[in-house]
Amino acid sequence: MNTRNKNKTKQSCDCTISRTDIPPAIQEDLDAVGGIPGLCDQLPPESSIVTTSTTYHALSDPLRMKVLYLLRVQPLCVCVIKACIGIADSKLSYHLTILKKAGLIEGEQKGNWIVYQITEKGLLFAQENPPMPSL
Amino acid sequence: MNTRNKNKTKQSCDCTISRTDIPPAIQEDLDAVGGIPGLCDQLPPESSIVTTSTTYHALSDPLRMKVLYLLRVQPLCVCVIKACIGIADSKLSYHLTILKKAGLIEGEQKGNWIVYQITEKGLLFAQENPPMPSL
DNA sequence: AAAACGTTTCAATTTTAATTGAAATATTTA
DNA sequence: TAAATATTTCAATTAAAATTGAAACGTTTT
Repeated sequence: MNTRNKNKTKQSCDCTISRTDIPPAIQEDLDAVGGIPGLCDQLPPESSIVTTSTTYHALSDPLRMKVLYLLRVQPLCVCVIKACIGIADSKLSYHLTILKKAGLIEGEQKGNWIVYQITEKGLLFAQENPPMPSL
Repeated sequence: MNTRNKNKTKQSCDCTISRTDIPPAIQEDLDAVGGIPGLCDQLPPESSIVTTSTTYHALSDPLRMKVLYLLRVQPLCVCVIKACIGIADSKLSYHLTILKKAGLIEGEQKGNWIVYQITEKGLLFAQENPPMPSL
């Protein structure tokens, strides 16, 4: 059994590269860190990487960022968000769902309306000079 | 001439909504902030929103996050990154370009290789518990 | 219970992003 | 200068995300 990899929580890589193929300065640093396998061991677990990039994806659309900035001001029903941004209902709903799934906003039914508010996580990304979050 | 909108740096919205159409609690907050136009004035300028979401887009792919995490450890030539991640040259190059354009990494030719390193901006996003950046 | 309202869902389409493999470029070595 | 190596660029394809308009859903009002 491969003892080096037992109980690993980080992902490792099985790839190798011949020692003469890379610049000496980089090779030195690489040796210090345990070569390519040691370097790969420094990657966060795949699941965490996926979570992180999913959050960033939700933030990667200007429209969605606008919604987040609006909800930073106060909770809002969909119709007000729509009035500010000026897009079709179904389009807005689509983007709200993406923000919601990423945990950046949450919605609550209040009578005839659904009122959305920003979450704590969302707030971290809705700063104009954002002071960044743990995802 | 419209005096309200002269010299504006934030974007504003010209949409209105009839006063009775939204939940009272929200209406109150909305009044306090200057109604829908006042709310819209709180949006950052469009250009800043686009810059922000472009950065997030660069971060929205697991592959690109991996590259960023690797470069957090030390500067690397493309071949080592490739050895860790295990994808085709041209694919890696495509993703490196996106990270570079977003200002998260930079590359320098060193002899036969191109050595990439993470930028200060990139470093802010490559924390496992990221302490967030101003974009 | 029917009509009206705010919002979401769905299927179809359009747009954008990612992947692929071959060819091109630039640097070094022979 | 030719061959070899590392990386990028390009055109074509595939895959994913966004948009659209119509229909459905749940709540409130009449």
